[in-house]
Amino acid sequence: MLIQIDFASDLPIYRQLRDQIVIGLATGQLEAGEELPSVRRLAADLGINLHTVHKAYQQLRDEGFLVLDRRSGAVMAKNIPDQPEFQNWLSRQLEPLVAEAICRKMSTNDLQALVRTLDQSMRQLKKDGEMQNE
Amino acid sequence: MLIQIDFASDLPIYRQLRDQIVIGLATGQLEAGEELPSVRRLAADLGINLHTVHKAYQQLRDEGFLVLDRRSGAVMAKNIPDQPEFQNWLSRQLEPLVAEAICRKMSTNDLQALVRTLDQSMRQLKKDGEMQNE
DNA sequence: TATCTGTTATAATTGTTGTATAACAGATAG
DNA sequence: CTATCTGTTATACAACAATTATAACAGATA
Repeated sequence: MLIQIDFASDLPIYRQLRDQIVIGLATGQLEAGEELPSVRRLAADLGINLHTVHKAYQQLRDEGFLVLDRRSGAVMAKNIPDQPEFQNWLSRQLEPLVAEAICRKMSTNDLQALVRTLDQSMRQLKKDGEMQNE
Repeated sequence: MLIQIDFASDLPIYRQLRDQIVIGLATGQLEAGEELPSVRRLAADLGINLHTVHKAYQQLRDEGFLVLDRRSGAVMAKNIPDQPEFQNWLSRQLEPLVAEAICRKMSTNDLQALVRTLDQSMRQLKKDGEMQNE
């Protein structure tokens, strides 16, 4: 899976890494149980420090997406644990974005369509990937 | 309008301020053309530094939400300028959130419902506020 | 004149981010 | 056994962002 770091972004590197891995999982570019490169390997490939990769891996582990094992390395979780607060957390994240959309006179339909398009395109990519594995 | 700062949040103070003002505008707690407290006044009320308020006001001005005038102070913009890149920007903001929702097995319907609820409740609040002014 | 407005400058502090170097414990391949 | 790989921890340092503090300025206003 291709990972691209934007060193001019306002988002920290470890956050870009974390986000892209989550997106990779949602789109089927990464599968449950799949091995990730070691912190040193990925750091070398991306030209960054191993601690930066480690920080991203730690966050993904704390979020339940990644299992870290001293022997086998980093493996995408097979069962992502339920986080009962997730919908509330997501709601808080979305609130300022939806508010800004309203302020900028975006219609309810356009907003819904935008979310639907994102959601559907990711789910379709995942589906396609699973098709290929059969 | 009530503003609450969480000093333990991972979000910077000026960002919380900015977000709450945008939410206030979307929900009708703030109206176009309404005056905001001066940087010193608001800073004193919230127990923070005037520069922190100034930074939030500056960002809101850069985003087109606020008009700053040396004499009249800070006034919510009457006409928020179009930002042609807004939908693309919003899409990039939403991408990792939608991805995480998919990873956490949230259904398309639940995600749509969550966004719709946020959108509708804000629009309803704004409508109610406008009703009262007639 | 005194007081209010946003704005600018400067400095100090604190926390975050990223890098560098080094080491450790455990697993594994030769 | 040795060499090499894994995540993990520790320490130090540099760069930057966020926040505070103090002070001053220009312009408007009561």
